[in-house]
Amino acid sequence: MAMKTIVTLSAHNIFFKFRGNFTNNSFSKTHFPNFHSYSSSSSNDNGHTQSKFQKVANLNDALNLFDQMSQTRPLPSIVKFTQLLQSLTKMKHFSHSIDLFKKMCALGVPVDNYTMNIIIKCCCHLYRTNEAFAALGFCFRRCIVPDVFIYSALLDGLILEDRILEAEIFFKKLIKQKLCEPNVVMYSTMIKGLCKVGNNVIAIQLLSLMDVNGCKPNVVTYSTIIDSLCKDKMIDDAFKLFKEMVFQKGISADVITYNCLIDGLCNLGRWDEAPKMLQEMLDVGISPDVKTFSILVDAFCKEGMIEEAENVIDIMIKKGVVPDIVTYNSLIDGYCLRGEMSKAKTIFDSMVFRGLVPNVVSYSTLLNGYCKSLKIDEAMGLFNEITRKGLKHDVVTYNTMIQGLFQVGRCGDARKLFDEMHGKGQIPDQLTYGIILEGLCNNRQIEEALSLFHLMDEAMGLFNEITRKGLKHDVVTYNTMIQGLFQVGRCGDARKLFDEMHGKGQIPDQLTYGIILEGLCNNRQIEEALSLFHLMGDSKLNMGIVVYNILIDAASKCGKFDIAKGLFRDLTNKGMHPNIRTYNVMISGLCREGLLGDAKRLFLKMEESGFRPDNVTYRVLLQGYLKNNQCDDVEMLLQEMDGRGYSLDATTLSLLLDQIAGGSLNNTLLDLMSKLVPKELMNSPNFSPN
DNA sequence: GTAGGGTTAG
Repeated sequence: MAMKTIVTLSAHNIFFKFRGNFTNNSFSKTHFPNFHSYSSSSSNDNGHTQSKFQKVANLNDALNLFDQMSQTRPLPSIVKFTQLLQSLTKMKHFSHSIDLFKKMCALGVPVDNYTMNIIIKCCCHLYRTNEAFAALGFCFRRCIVPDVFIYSALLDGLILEDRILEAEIFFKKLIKQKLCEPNVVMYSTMIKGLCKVGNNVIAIQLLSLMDVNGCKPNVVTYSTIIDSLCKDKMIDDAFKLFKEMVFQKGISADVITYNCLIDGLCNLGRWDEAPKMLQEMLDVGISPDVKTFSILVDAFCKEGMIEEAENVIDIMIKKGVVPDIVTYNSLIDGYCLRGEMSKAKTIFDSMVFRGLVPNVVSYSTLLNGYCKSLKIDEAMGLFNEITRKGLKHDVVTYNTMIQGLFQVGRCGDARKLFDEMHGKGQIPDQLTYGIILEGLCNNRQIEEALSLFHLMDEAMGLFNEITRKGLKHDVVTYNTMIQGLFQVGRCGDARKLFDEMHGKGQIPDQLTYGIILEGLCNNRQIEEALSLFHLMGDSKLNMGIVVYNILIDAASKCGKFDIAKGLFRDLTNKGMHPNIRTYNVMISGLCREGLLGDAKRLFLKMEESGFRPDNVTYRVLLQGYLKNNQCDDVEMLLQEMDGRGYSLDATTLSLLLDQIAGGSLNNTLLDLMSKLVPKELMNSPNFSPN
């Protein structure tokens, strides 16, 4: 029933064109005129075809070969044609593959299961799964009995289009009607689909069902679920399954399994365990690949631990694994995150010497770095370089550049780029609108922002009609707009929009709640924020550490440090754990109150609790000491910062210079300080230490 | 001559 529905859904598709007589259509007519020019050498051509086939390396070769083959008589075998389609498909020229298939049909080449499997795969990868199902009809009409390869490809197509429910129905139908015996690949594909929608429980149930049905799962089946569990931060369950696979089922893990687990550990910040897994791999004789190392490099970079990342790169090179673009892109991003733009640029430039050509991702990463550190001229230069290098701007590079322009107040230029996007065929996405709204709001162009916000409704209405995939206001755009209104002090309007969300079916999330609390706090309505907080009681919304961080910060900033302290105690009582931000906010509060001893104790305690103080922690504590004219620990803190590869910001640096000028600090510290100041800061026009 | 699992940018 379900399959029938799917097949009949696709009334307009390529396969209906082939009903009836295949040789008597326009394709064959356009092809045969060339026939005579080749026919005299057809016996040579066969040999030539054979040898040339090995060398099909690009689209043109393949198309030329097809022309030759189709003009050879007798026609080469279906195997030769299918191999050609296969090589095109491997090069991801899916639509060309389909084109050639049509021509083959027109020529009367007797296609078989192998051919159909490839064509179905092509349709699916073009997100045209309905046409793939039409191809199934084509099989039936031509008496090609679909096999487990074909059915698996179709199942994969549905999953690729996120049509998981249909995939499940299709899968069950295949079994119930005994249309084919599912094998380990088909089960694994179905499991992948279930995992894709976060249905790990059912995926695991299907895994045990396989055994019952006499189909042994393999490393792919297990790794699919292990990866999904890792992505859902259920790493302990992932390890449980991993152990079941290795020790109970005797299935060896491979490099992909380990990569999934290492990635999972990194995403949970369990740094100490990730390298242990790397060691374990080596111990059991599995060679880590570029991806293994890239995962580690990326994870370290995201945490600002560049030294560790560089270390990993050294190790991988020693092991004979060559870092690729992905590896270096992560490293570039790492330096960008630390604001060390000259280092980021050096890495970017060095890629060429390593035989790697920066791709659009490399550019957008560096571009983002320049934008975030407000070096807009460098950013603009890089943005223009992208097209000069023959690369194409995508939504990401536009979004990044637009955001950068807004950040330095160049709203007109941002707007111009936004208009340019359309002309260049880059359709703005949800994020583009978010960036523009935020940009307008931050630049106090609130009327513009509001009118754009309402305009989006119309624009998106149209968009929806055309694509059915379109845009609509989601929690993100609401959140952005609410935040914007708060930023210009329009708390009432923010509130109104918040109420409107519910009516439009957009459920406020923890972020919305955080924005509202923060908005109220910033607008000196901390009492309101606290009463909203108390009103929520033990609601899930109050169970986020972010909420506490906002309130603690706000309370201490407006002199209600006792409330801040109370909240800090309260969160542990509720079974929540402070994060690094909580510690930073508390330390900052203690310093503000002049309680430097307590600040220092908390600073030491956080490290004991497993929280490595970050750049912010050091800067906050230093500022506390300096503002209170207590300089005893300053040198030690600076030494530690140096050891950890941290850097000073403009505010802290000028406080330090003030103390040196006033004689409270020795000017021998200048050496150490200069090591801690990013070059960018030294050259920055915004920084003028008086 | 056919199919399945993992990494990267806003």
